[in-house]
Amino acid sequence: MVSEYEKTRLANIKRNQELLVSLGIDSPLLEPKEKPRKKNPVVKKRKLPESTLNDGESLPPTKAQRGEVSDSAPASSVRRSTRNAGKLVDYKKEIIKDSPIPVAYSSGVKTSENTGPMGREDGPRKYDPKTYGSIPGIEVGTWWETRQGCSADSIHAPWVGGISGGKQGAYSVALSGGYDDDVDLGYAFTYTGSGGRDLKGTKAAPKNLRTAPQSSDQTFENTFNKMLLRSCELKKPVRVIRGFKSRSKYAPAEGYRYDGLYRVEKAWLGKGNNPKGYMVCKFAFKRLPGQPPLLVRDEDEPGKLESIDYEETDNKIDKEDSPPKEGNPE
DNA sequence: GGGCCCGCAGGG
DNA sequence: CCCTGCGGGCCC
Repeated sequence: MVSEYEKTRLANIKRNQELLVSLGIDSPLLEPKEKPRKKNPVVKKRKLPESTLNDGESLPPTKAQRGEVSDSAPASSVRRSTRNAGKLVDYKKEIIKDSPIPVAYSSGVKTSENTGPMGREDGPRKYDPKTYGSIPGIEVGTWWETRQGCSADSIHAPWVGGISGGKQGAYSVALSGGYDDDVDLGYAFTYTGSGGRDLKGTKAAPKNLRTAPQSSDQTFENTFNKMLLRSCELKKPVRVIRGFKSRSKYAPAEGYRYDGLYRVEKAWLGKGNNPKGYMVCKFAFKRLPGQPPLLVRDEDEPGKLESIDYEETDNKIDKEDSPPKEGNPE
């Protein structure tokens, strides 16, 4: 028998998908023009800048990721984290040299010479991440090994948090598959807000976590959810990165990739995918037109990337303005 | 692989 | 100075 959790998950996925369709986000106009089968895939070849990610030569062995730990092996040659769980290609050896993926110039590792507030490896950040829209010099499709790198290049500032923003809405979000009822169609996706997790524990049993399972309802009072709501109202562009933990075929197998600008088309409250059905804030995003095509993993050859070009739609979605409905799946 | 715990960036 | 958070390294 199917678990309750699974039932909710499937119901939510169905609902989220229907929502995207109802918003016109999954319209036929968003179907691939033509599958770029094998022949001459339209990918940008781009050579990695010399200075980048080469066996950590730019990373002083004295200062590794955490304090004084690990001078035994440079982080770039030994990989232990689950980040590589689904990895089918060695990015460093196979892909980077001849890659469709622009690899960021910052490896995002702080050094002793770089203790400044902006955190870039070779100096302060060039641009303020607290801006709406694109960051000069960072192309769509740029890839980093860690969130730290995204932060250093101003694409998505927080090292952990999924949402970054200010008074006029979110600057950026990270898709990392933290909520498995979210739907990712590439050019559109649903996203779940923040909050409702028990990060601190109780006085008796204190915790100090960065993420945790859902244990209460989310609300739009939450700072981050409020930001995304604001984005929806003001239609500001939001930078989107996809991470390896997302199970979507539009997500990179490893690391994090900047996939360009999206807009929040709708915000609503719905039942979450958690066992107890705690409410979560949901958001529907749509990619802005006029950007480079997304990369997608080939389902037959999962290690391989193709870029898919889509027809662009006008954003007809501005059929004013059905207020967010209470979510009630089922 | 799971659990733990931590630094860090940002907003208020 | 308080809080949060879709990381990530490390130890088991």
